[in-house]
Amino acid sequence: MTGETDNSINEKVNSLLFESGHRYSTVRRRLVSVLRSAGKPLTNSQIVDADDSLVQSSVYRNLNILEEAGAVTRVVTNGEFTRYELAEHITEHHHHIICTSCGDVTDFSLPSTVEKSLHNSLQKAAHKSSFSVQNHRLDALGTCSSCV
Amino acid sequence: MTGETDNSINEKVNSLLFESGHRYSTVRRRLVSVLRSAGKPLTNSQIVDADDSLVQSSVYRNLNILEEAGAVTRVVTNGEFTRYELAEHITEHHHHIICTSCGDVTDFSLPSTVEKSLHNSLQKAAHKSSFSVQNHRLDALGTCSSCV
DNA sequence: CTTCCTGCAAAAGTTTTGCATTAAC
DNA sequence: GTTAATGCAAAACTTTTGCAGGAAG
Repeated sequence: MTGETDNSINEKVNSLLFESGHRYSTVRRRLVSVLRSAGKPLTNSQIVDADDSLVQSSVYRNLNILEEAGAVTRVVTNGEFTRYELAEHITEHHHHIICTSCGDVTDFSLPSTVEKSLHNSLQKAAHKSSFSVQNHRLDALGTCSSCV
Repeated sequence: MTGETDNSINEKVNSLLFESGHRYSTVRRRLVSVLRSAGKPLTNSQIVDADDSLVQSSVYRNLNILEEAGAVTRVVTNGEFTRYELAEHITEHHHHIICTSCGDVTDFSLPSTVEKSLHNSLQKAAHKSSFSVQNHRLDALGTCSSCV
């Protein structure tokens, strides 16, 4: 899915947690492993379903810690549930196709030329509103093949 | 804010509600009026604050009905609360700058050239994943001038 | 051992719903 | 008059938190 190996991901997450004063515990390793192999943003209950040893409240708690450490990113869709994925500096910059029917999410990337003109336009637009833009979020909304 | 008059907005909302078997009641008119004059997406409590005659549960209920009718759109940010705004075909296509600190949202637009190349790239990317894309959502994430 | 982490259960916060009353047509 | 909409209170659901026991270094 990405060029990153499990080892290099674990090393990065370990550093990030250490820098923020946390341990890379067994539960956190399992969490990262589930997100890594899913390759798309998951809800809390999808994570628990994917690994029965995980407990709902611990997943919520550790996703928050991993987010603060910069290892995972909160992804909001149109649905009721918040989803999480590995942070982009651990994987790579990408966008989401969101199914407005079932809420499922798939990753995709844009040509770098489009990314660049987008970035430039955003800087200009933000400047007008005296916002400082850190990054952007682009989602395609539609219907997935199972929901047609 | 847009070229639309209050009258033309009300006519459109009235049609949309009528087509979906609902009435354009007083509460719904007030709701539309609050969203119209805000010119940016509002949370349920921001709406209630803006018009004391409105009641929390009725606002939730009517926002859902207006959304089903296609008159308003649900806007998800990084914050806890769902926000709503008038649908784009009632106002105009635009994007959001979201303050990751306070959650506030401001509208902005992109040059149509950028919009077009974006649209084309999305179609291509979606095609690969056998998704049918209806529209897109582009948000700039950053810090607003009050939160610096 | 000392500190952090986990799991369970209970709480908090947002959104939805049931029902009797009121408004719209 | 008949049907739909409203307000209140209670419920449902997602997410957070307190605390006692367990794991990690």
